[in-house]
Amino acid sequence: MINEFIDVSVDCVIFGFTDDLLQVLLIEQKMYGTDNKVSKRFALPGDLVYRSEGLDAAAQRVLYELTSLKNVYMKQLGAFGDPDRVMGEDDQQWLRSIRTNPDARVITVAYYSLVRLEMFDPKPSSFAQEAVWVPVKDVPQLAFDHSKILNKALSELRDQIESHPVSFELLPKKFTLSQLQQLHEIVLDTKLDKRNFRRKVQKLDALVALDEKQQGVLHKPARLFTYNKKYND
Amino acid sequence: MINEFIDVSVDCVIFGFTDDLLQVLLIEQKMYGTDNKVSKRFALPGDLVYRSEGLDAAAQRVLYELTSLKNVYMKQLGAFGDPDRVMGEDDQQWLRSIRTNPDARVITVAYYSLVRLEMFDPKPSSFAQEAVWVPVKDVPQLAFDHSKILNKALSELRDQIESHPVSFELLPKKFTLSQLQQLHEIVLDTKLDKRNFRRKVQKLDALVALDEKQQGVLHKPARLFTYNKKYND
DNA sequence: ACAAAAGTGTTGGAGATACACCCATGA
DNA sequence: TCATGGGTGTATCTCCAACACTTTTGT
Repeated sequence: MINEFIDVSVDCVIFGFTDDLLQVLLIEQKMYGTDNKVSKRFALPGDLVYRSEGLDAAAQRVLYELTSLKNVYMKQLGAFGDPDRVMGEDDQQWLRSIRTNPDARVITVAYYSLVRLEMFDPKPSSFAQEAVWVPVKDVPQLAFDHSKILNKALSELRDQIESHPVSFELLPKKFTLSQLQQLHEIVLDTKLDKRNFRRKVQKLDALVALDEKQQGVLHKPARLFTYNKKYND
Repeated sequence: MINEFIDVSVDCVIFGFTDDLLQVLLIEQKMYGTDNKVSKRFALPGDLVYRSEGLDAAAQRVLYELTSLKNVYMKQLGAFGDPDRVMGEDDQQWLRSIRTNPDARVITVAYYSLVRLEMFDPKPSSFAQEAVWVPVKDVPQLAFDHSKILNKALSELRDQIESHPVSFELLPKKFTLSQLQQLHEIVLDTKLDKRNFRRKVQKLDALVALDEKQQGVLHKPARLFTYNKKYND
């Protein structure tokens, strides 16, 4: 059956960072071939958009179903709509196993975000899918055109964090400047000078120094900062 | 009839510049109300995406049908998908007059571009629509969410021209630095210092000085420049 | 010779970079 | 008292902004 319509999906590139590593949340797709072999591959989390659902809302839903996280700031990356972006043999096989219209043209709207890893464990979704964190440097070839989407997301993330140094749900409400610097170093994959970094971010209105210090650390406790939500564009 | 599917359209924000004015290509929609009154409003040129057509290709097609221009560099602006973005009363009335599924949810992928006006006259399309150039400063409220799209396109265009000063199909193959400066001034709606501007752009690899001068002008002829296509990202 | 736009340098300020030592705390 | 990260200032350089006159051509 040829479907006259075009399906619309969202795909989410969720970057997570720990103290020393930038990771991305991927779905492991297990396919059971006719020869009884199980093949695996990774894809970005995503789903079709419901008919009465906004695109941003759909992205939020996908993330929530996977991780129980709500209200994570996500930025739209753009639409990906090559007619044959889901027409690889593996792609078709996978879609036949989960979609009512596996041969539909599908365009996807991609979103990206950055979250602290310690905030949560991703929990397996209700599908035969497992959500796993994979270090960005170790990501293999992905399903569909998802490698392309991931690459674009990574470069947008870097642009974003350089031009708007305080964005995303990226730190605890209260954080130290060293933590913020570490985040930048992990995302940009570079080392930054401590004094220059501090001078730069402390000029930003988005950063607010608190009259409060770190506790329970085995060294001089650092001053805590927070940020004005209104500057998170 | 409730349509299960989501329609996908493209909308194009085509900026055109003359020597002293930035304009945008709009479609005049004429609606014949039940009371025999004709109401008019403007919208961005756009159309539904064909099932086997890429998004970029659809945008090119829309532009071509309207203006006979081909191979114009267009940049994707993003997807706009509020569930009710076409649900205004006027919007519905219009859609009923041209669509087979007027009540379908429709998301649109927006593109923008910048062209020289003297390259062409837009020709009226085959629909009951007229394409007109409207100075950006005089654009009225548009149909659907098109005002929002236009605003975003304008700010992206400005970002783009500032960070990548030589982009788009924006000048003759050969041009003078004064022409390039004029373009920047019109787009950014500002005056620029001649010496600073020239110093800045001449540092760019994208610009190539030719051993050739303007002809037929009634003053000192200016040196001509061209640009490396490969820097047009 | 005149009109009209082309072309060209210098200075001052702001922001980025490079770099090394003392401080406050908990164990 | 020691180990650990926290916190700070200065010199240099590069980049950007402001500013006015001479040159070349066509008429």
